[in-house]
Amino acid sequence: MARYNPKETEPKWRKAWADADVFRAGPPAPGVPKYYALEMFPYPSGSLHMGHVRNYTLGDANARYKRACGFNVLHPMGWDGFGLPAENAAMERGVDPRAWTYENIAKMRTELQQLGLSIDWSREFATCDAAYYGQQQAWFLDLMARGLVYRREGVVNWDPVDQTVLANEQVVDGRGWRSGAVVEKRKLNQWFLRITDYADQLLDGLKTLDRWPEKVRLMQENWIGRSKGARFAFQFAGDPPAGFEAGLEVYTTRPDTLYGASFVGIAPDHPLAEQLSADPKVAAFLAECRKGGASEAEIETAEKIGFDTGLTVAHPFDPDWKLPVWIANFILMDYGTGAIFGCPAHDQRDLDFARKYKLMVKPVVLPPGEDPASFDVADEAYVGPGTIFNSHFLDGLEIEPAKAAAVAKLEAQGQGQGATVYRLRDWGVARQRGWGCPVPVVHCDKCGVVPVPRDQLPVALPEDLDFSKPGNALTRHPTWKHTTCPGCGGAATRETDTLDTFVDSSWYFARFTDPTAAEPIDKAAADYWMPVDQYVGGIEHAVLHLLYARFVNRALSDAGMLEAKEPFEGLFTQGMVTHETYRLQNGDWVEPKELEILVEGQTRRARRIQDGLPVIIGDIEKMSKSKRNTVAPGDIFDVYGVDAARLFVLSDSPPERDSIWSASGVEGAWRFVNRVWNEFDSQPGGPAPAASPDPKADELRAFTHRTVKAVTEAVEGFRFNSGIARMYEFLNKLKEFPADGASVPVLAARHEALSAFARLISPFTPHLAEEAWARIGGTGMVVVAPWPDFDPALTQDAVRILPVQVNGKRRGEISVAAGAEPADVEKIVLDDPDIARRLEGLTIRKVIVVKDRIVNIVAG
RNA sequence: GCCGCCGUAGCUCAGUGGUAGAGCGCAUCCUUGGUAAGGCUGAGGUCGGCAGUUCAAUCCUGCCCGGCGGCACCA
Repeated sequence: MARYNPKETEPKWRKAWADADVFRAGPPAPGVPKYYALEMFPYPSGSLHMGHVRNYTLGDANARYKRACGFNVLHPMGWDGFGLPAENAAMERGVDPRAWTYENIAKMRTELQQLGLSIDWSREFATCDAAYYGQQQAWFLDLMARGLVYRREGVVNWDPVDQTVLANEQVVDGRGWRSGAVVEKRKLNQWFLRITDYADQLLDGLKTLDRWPEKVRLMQENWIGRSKGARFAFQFAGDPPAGFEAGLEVYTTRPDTLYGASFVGIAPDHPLAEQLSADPKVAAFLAECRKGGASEAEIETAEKIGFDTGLTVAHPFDPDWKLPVWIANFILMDYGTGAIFGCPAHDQRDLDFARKYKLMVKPVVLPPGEDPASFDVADEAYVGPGTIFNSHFLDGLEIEPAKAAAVAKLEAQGQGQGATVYRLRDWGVARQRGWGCPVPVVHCDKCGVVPVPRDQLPVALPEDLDFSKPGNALTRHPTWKHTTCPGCGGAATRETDTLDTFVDSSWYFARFTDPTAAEPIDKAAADYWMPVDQYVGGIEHAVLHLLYARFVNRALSDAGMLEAKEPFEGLFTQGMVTHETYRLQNGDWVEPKELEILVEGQTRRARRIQDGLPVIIGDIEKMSKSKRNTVAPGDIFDVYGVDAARLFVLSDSPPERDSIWSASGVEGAWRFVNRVWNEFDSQPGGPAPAASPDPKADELRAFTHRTVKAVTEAVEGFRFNSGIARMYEFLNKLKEFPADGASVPVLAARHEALSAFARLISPFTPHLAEEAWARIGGTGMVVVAPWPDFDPALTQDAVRILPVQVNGKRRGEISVAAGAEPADVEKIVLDDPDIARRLEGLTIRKVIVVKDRIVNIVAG
């Protein structure tokens, strides 16, 4: 018996697949359903990590399964080629970002191909290919013509380390998502995509995404943050400040609490506050507000401070009632109107503020069961349900009707109207970087901002950019930006900002449907393949990439480029790959491959191989270079083969959860690979023996069909670990029916079992599956073999063993024919001597028989 | 604070209103021309806690405890 040798078989089968071109997506064919399987394409960092292995193996298992089920599968791969790491490498090592990126792509392509993925490589592209980003520029200009692109000065998030602007979605806890630097606020001329125009669609569209994780939908819902309320203006008592003749406009979600108002507040960067800053005291207060730090994290934790401007406004429902106008640091300029009315009794922030500055606190919502004469608010605002009181015409109404009544009155008075406000902001897409897709416009003194005509696209990056210094290499290139105006023919300057790389990844899935189309998207191809049936990637993109892509897809769809509104019909977010961490006593991190684990009974110790120093075994954390707890996929492939690695990443945990990489785990997978091979290897060659009835063979057949059913259901539900657990059980069962000395019927049943088994393991361990399939004389390659069927009748045993309970406790068992009628079963049970003994001295009250499952006798 | 997920063998996880399972680890034994291995057998579980529904709850319901994640001056 020869041991299974993946080093020989794996390259052999990969070559066979490539030679037969089996993964090329087919043209539309009548009666053949399409299936678009996609994993989030990688950034070409230079080497594959275990996260990639998990991501692409998950997607591949699904794609291979769907192909076996008869779908015309599109499963492409490409590269998210632009981005800062290339510039950083350029700065640190003096290499060219383009060369660095394409070399990385070449290296990673080899590694991905080694993984045995069922990819249609003929469709590969990188977003940094001019052919790709030129098409991106084309649709960008289309969206500009449709009013979805604009430029304005605005306060932006500035990453001082990466020297670029970040979108709101890219600021995490006040820090840049890549650099980790504390983000500053800066005023800059910025390009925006009008994602807020699509806020309602993006929100409502979530309801149709029933194959997305609930969690991601919830996160997007929270991020978009739609709130309904009212926008209205307070009239100034006395002379209004210049520019505020129409009053001071505020936004509220609680117009029902207007009679509880005790002040009006504006943000420190509100235009009115800026106007008042001529007063040194106001200026000093505004300076105080900014002092707390520019980072969002600091703003959020700052203490509430305020300044009474001395201005007063009239209450909209009572002109004689004057409210003071305060500047307060907790009010955000970029939400609503940057001004609010404060109702301390029913808003915690307003209450904190009112207590500090001794402002009135008047409850206007009475909780159920409370006495209006005695109800008061201490340090906790009341935000629950109740009845409005102390509120004149609103008295006695519940909250929702009161909101409607208050809005109606504001509208009748011409002071305001109901309004919907979003937390979502427009998407700032310009980056001050040289290694990105240029914004395809020129600036002309005479004509202003002029789009580059379509026939002059792509606006390509120059070959000779200087990346030796920080900042934007495009602005300091000697000649690139100088051009002529397409409008007047005069001298003009190119825009040197480039697009956020999230723009690049917001439509690549549509480009894959025809990567060489003369237009950004070939509509016929996109309408055949889109939407993506199953998208697989990390949860970290829940509100970044996945929201941008939904927006861009909708915008392109509205521009007539494709029909599908939502790009990803099914989404699966896989967990991270984690590993134990190891440190020396001096705190230095140690890599897993540098140490050996010593097992003594139930305890584990570790020591460094090179010098025997004791190593402390630490927590299990996400694999990262900084903690040195990574395992290089290539090292694993070399020792155990690709299939064992694929099997382990799929078997260990439910795919959506974090999985723990461990040496013993992959060894277990490797042993499974060998045990599988041994079963195939021990089966006699030649044609399948003729099947004939035999109890032993029937038992195996039943188990085979049950396993096919269970694995099919597991794969359908993306519960690969569960499916693999069933295959482990199946293999254990198969060993009860050794080929050596087996009867002909059992050999036939074994052949059926192995034939099904080769196809069941094919999505997970595709190389082993081919070798096994060939060993038992399967037709063609298993990669194109149909998924095995199961016979429902065979998945059930003819004889059932039913546990017999007495008062809910198991007291014995009986054998009956499957499907035996309850009345008959009851008779058999009561005639059973063992059971009868258990019932001695008891009166039978009731006998419950659940068909084919259990018998329970209630007695006392 | 709000929302969500999770808690089953030493570890990582399946599972089901009705007999508690797998891999790894552990123990015993066998094999020693599959050998930096293979195999047999076994131990190990108040299914996080309490209560409720039920003939029967690890599973359903409620409350509590513990862990993880997301959001959070968004008016």
